[in-house]
Amino acid sequence: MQPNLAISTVIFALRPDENGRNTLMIPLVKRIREPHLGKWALPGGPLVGNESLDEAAARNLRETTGLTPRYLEQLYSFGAPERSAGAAAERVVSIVYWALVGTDEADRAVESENVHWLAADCLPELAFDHNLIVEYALWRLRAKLNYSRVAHGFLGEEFTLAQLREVYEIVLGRPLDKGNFRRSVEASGAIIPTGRVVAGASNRPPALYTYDKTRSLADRGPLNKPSDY
Amino acid sequence: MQPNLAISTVIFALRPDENGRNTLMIPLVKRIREPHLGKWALPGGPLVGNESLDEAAARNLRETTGLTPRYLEQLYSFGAPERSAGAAAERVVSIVYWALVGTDEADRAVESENVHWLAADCLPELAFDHNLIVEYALWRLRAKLNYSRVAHGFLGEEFTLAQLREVYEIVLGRPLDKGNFRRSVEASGAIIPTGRVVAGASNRPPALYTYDKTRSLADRGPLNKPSDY
DNA sequence: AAAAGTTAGTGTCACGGTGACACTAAGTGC
DNA sequence: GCACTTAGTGTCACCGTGACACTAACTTTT
Repeated sequence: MQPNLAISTVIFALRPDENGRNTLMIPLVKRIREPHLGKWALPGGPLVGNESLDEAAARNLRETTGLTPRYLEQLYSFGAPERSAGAAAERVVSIVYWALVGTDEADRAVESENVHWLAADCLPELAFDHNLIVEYALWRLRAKLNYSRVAHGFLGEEFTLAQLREVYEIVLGRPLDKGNFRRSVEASGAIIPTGRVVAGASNRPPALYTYDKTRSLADRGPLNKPSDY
Repeated sequence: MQPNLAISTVIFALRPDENGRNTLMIPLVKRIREPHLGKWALPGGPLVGNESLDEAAARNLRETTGLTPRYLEQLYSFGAPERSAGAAAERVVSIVYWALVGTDEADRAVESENVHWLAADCLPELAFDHNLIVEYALWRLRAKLNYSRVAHGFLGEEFTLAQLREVYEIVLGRPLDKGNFRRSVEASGAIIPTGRVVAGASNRPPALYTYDKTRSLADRGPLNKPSDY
């Protein structure tokens, strides 16, 4: 008997928490049936139709949360038979993706009784093995932040270096030196000054940058596709 | 309609080629049915039963090639609908693993008309999208060599630094400085001198080492398991 | 209008990892 | 004892990076 195939996605965005501080958050859906009824779970659904895994993940993400990701990458496939934790339960293999959405986009997400953003670093007990999955996605995100440009997935078209640095500080959970951060980002060639500045604040106006769209957000070797920008 | 689920594995080993030079090789099986009849393909099979994905990969590897891997890790899941390249063909989603086996173990592998070792860097056209899969596995292997200890998966219990360096040189495809290699490997603490040496050659006898078995071959974050040693 | 405050952006120094390369050590074979 | 071969050590220059002090530009306050 073949196991069932599902696709789920760990979606990250930076959003203000109840104190107004930007926090790394994940949208979760409340389970409305057994098993694990009432617990929070990753958005997902069965794999059907004739689309690629990437397309299926993007579609499912749109349908369950209304979001369009700025970055989307396959994370891992989970298939331990005890996942469903019911003796008679049928086995499910989940192909899990992870995604980044900008703060602006995250605000457009459907939020209801059954869809809610929760802080990534203090989640309750989730359904199935979804705590482990989120932990792994977090690990991967933090690792990738250091050797790729995925941080831009959190930001809009134009951003200041302070905003980019804030992304790194929140995700990594530690402060970064202003000067050193600027140096390394500029050296990597990941950003392009737009020539414009943010005026109005009571300090020197910061310059605005864009990321280089001709380069992929992450080097995935042979799996790199033009859609990965 | 749910797609079919299969597990395949890219298996790497260092083996002497026709000229006696150690080469990075992959065991492939010849397809005995359509589609892609007659082409070489990665060893694999359907996912059945009640085992975890890791267990299924290990079992399948054993059944198709007779090999027991020293390292085994999930690579990626492939599910493009055009993979099977037949209009009426049913869709297959493959969860692909990659594995390392020692040269000694590789010699014990079943080799027949339909199972053959081929050099990883000059493969013919394989079945399905297996060329892409092998390319990606190679990319991952090379990347992991630089920030983990997976190289030990190619070697036996005891090895000299020259043997370890040879693994790196063959996989990366470029010569490495003897002294610098020793320095970095020793600094990483990955190896432990056994106190023994290889005598008999007409030169200074090289010291033998083992790798530290208390540490995992690769840091996989939350996915690290005791079985990863 | 000058001073204070705030954040943007620059400059400098020390240290650790690494590539290049020359050297010494310890065996065998002639 | 000398040549040869591979093992293993030592040294130097360079570069990326953390720590930290500085200057720049703007608003607000006095």
